Order: sequence, then structure tokens, then C-alpha cells
Amino acid sequence: MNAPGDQKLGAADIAALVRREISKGNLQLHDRLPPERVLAETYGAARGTIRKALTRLEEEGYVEIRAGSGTYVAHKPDRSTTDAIENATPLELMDTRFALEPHVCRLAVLHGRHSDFDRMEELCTRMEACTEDPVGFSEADTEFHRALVDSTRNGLLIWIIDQIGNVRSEDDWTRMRHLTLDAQTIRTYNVQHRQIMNAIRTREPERAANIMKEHLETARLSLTRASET
Amino acid sequence: MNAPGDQKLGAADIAALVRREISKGNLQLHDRLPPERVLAETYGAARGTIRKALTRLEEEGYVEIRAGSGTYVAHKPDRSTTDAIENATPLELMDTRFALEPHVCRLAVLHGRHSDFDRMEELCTRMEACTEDPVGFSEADTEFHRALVDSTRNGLLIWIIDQIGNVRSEDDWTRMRHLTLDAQTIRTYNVQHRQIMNAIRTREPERAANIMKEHLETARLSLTRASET
DNA sequence: TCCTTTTGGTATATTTTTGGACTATTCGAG
DNA sequence: CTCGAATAGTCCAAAAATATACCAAAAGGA
Repeated sequence: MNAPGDQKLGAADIAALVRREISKGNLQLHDRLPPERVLAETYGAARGTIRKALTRLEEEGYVEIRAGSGTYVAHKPDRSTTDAIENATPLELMDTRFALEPHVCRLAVLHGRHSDFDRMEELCTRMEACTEDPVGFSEADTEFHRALVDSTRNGLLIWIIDQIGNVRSEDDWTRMRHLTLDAQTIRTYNVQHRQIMNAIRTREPERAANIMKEHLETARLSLTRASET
Repeated sequence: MNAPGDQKLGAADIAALVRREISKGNLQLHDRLPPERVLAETYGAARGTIRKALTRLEEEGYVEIRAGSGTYVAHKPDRSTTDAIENATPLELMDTRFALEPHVCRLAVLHGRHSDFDRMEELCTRMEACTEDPVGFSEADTEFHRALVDSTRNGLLIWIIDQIGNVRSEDDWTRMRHLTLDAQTIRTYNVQHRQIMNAIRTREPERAANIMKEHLETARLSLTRASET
């Protein structure tokens, strides 16, 4: 990995290298990095140099130095991961659903099995029993969309939609939906869910996708309507 | 990275190793891990060291130590990020792109700015100069799709596609593409890219999306063709 | 049931490892 | 030349690791 003797590394360089290893994830949260004396040899530098680099990294919070014990990574979080997903707006969320869910319907037609469809149908029935119970409806609705994605048998897609489910604003969104969910809206949703089910059962990918678009459009409308009040 | 037999492991190191085994799922929920005395030998450490590591893990909630009985895993595997994304197949990847990118085109029409389009156009030009240089083409192509997503101004979407870009099989896929990229295919791609650009510039979301679908279909064909050889 | 084995729990004296601190020297660029 | 950085040593004290012994609770077999 490191051919020693190539270049002379200063304290700043070494700090940068280690910092990068941490950000990249090669060194994880509680890992102990090698003793200063070992680092000195692998980087081809004197111990004092290593020491300066580590001290610098400690000040930056990347690392914790414990005398007599060792130097441990203290996880300076590379925030790109959580940031985008935490701060996503309801609008971004909606657009993303518009991208994913219609195509999910197409894939469900291709890869779904009868057992999947039975489960989804069961959830439809549960939702139809909830015209007066917005909370119960929303739970079943979430499960329905989840079951739909599962039926694609596409682990990557499932993971993505799982992640989206963790968006912070999702809570607000869900709460808003609860407020605006009158019996009429629920009935509309139920009809759409049934239509989607039927289209998938009869293996009509484009029809399923189109109804899903309608469905999302309805949801978007009730969302914007809610945010205007 | 860690040649097991060589290095001398401290308590923190051992804790990290076991913690990782649990997070990765190699050790599952109620599994009993080997007796301390055995672990001591396999890790080449004294029993006290093992004990410190396990005590630490118990405090963190990863394991439960029952006197006279054994040490048991008390933590579910961390399925959070890496698993689904590491093991995604090229086919799953393709399906996911089919879901996302056409809609990205629609959103680009809605939210894109002239500066975005200029940058994409510049990348088109770069690609068109690469009919005989598959590697250079692929780089520009990646940047093009990235610029396209950026123009949606949707942080969530950008994040998702970024994540997808880290799929392990992406490397294989890219390599495969390089092999199959003859000048004719590149020319086809270039035409499609231009058409997408034009549709976006003239604010025709559906046309842009449809051409993107064609584009992906072309890519899928050359992918399956490559995997058949 | 009783007895043996296995397993974690505890204690301790000793050795090794590790970061902390200090100093004199060398090296290189301004 | 000068000045700052890197080097190469040395010694120290705290922490960790080792090695060993013994205990008590659980498990398992006769």
C-alpha cells in the first residue's frame, strides 16, 4: 500500500492521510490506530512528527489520544450521509416518490408473486375498513406501499425506499395527511389502490404505473391543500 | 488489512472485531460466542484482555454475559447502509436507474437553469470528441448524468443517485461497458444525449423522459449483450 | 438426585506497551 | 545565515496485557 521512502511526509501530510482514512470509513468509530512508534515506521517519519499530526487530529475531533493506551478514532461524522436525508423537504420527498413508485408498479408486474398480491389485497381490505379511522388507514397504507416494493424483489430499490421512509419530514408529512384525511379522500385512495392491484394482477404494467401516478397526484394535492390552511 | 496471526491485538481491537462480526450479521441475535478461554487462544491474547473486550461490548449492548453459561449476542445486525448497496446486482441497478432517471429528466425541465444546461452541453461536446476513447467517454458520461441530477435541485434525489454510484458491482458494470463500447455505440449514445438536452431546453418533459428510457434500454441491451459473451 | 465439567467472576503480582516530555542534532527553504 | 520543522535519541509514568490461581454459578451426564 505505502511504499516507504518515496516522498518525505510532513506532519500536515500525515494528518491529512489519517483524516482521509477516517472519513472514507477504513477506520471506524472505536478502532485503535497503531502505536505512534509503528506509525512512525510505516509512514517513514520520526515519532515526533507522527505525534504532531495526531495532536492536530485530536484538536479537530477526529481522534482521541489516551496516554498509555493508544489513539482511537472518535468519529468525525462525514455528514453527507445523513444530511441530505434529514433535511429533505416534503416536496423533494414527493418528487422522489413520483420517480420511484410508478416504476415499482411495473416491476411488481414483472417480478411479483401471488403471495405478494394476496398480502396487498389483504391490506386493501384492511384500508377499506378504515374510512373513519385515518390513523389506522395510514398504517395500512404505509404497509401497502412497502409490500408493493417488496414484491419487486429488488433489494436496492427496497433499501432506497426504506431510507426515504426515514426522512425526518416524513413524520410531519404523515401528520399532515392525518389532518386532511376525510372519509371522502380515503375512499378515493381505496379505489386507486384497488385499481393498482387489479392492473398488477392482470399484468398491465403501464396501466398500474399510470394509476400510481394519479394516486400520487391526489396525495400531492391534498398535501398542498393542507399546507395552504 | 489485518493479517490475523501477526499483529498483537489489544482489548479495543478485539472488541472492534467482534462488534463488526455482529453488525455484519456473521454473529446473529442469540448466538453464543465461544468461551473466553477459547477466544483468548484464537485471538492470541490473555483471558483478561478478552474479558475487557467483552465487558465493553456488554456495556454497549452488543452482547449479554451470563455467568456460568456463556456470552450471547444481544444486537441485531446493522443492515443500515452497506448491505443492500454492496450486494446489489447489475440488474437491480439497471431497474433502479429505469425508475429514477426518466423522472429526473422531467424534474430537470422544471427546475434546471441555463447554467446547468450549459454545463451538460459542454459535457456532450466532450463526449462527442471521444468516439475512439471509451474510457474518456465513460468519465464524461458519468459526469453528464450527475450534472443532470444536480439540475433537479432535489437534494434527496441527488443523494440517492450518489449512493447508487457506490454500488460495488458498478465497477464491474463500468468495466463491461468499456469493453463493449465500440465507436458505433458511442455515437448512438451521443445522439441520445443531444436529444435529451434539446428536449429539456425546449421544456418538453415527457419527450426528455422517453428518450432517457430509450437511452437506458440501449444501455441495458449492450449490457446483456456483453454478459452473453 | 449427585457429581463432574464448563463457564464466567475476581484477585494479584509482574511484564510489556504506550503516550508524554525533554533535548541535541540535522535538514531545507527563505 | 537564520528559523522553523523534522529527526533521533532517552527517560518517565500511566495504562494495558500477561500469567496464575481460586471461586461460584450453570450445564450436563450417570
